[in-house]
Amino acid sequence: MNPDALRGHLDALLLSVLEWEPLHGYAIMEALQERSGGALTVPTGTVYPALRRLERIGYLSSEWATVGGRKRRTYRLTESGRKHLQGERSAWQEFTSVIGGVLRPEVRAEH
Amino acid sequence: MNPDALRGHLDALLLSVLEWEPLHGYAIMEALQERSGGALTVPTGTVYPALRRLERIGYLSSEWATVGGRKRRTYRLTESGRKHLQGERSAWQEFTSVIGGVLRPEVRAEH
DNA sequence: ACTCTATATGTAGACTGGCTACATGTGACG
DNA sequence: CGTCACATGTAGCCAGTCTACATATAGAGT
Repeated sequence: MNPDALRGHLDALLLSVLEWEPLHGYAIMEALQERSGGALTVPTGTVYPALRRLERIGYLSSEWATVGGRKRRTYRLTESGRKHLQGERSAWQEFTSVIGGVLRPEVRAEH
Repeated sequence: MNPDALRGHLDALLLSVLEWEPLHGYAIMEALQERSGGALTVPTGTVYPALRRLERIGYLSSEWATVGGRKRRTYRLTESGRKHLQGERSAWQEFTSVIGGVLRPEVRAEH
């Protein structure tokens, strides 16, 4: 998929993946891959900075854990993030409806 | 609407508006505004460079006309552009299906 | 006359967010 | 030992959109 198209929708994807369970960065990348049926491969250089940004804003909180000798930073959705996810979802609805409406091949009415 | 979200979809919008009739830049802006129900206000600094880019690629061709003392550069879809529009349309379908699939609030199965 | 609005096209430069490429380290398996 | 999967992170690039500006005509209103 055209990587450009992701612009402005990545935050929503990340928050959405974290809606039901806290996950660490690597697991988030896997979850995106899996939940998109393999269509979405978001590189580390995209995910990690984005997670930090979302934490800075206050939509996520994180804590370190060590599992099997490996360090993980696990992110969880804050209340503020949960609210924002709702907003992102309705923004997505509006976005697809607007663009889709313009894009839809219109059958010209006879006149 | 978040202007960032337009990224990577503007070409499709422009080609789509030109599908059935050639239009000049200003009319294209109006058409986008109207066909989106007022949600889309694409500024001149976005539209004009984009049209030139699409012409350079070969998806559009243009010619000058003078109507009522005003000069217009009218753009029309080329065959190549028409084909590309098909591709953009299916790309849009896939895009919305992939992102929408990840974004959709999933009701967790009991287990 | 003058002003304002709509019509019409265009460019320079800033901004920004996702991507490429790289750096670093552990554990497991052969 | 080498290689792969796991795991996190940053510097700098890049392309496309936006802001702000420049220019010009026509028509309506005062």
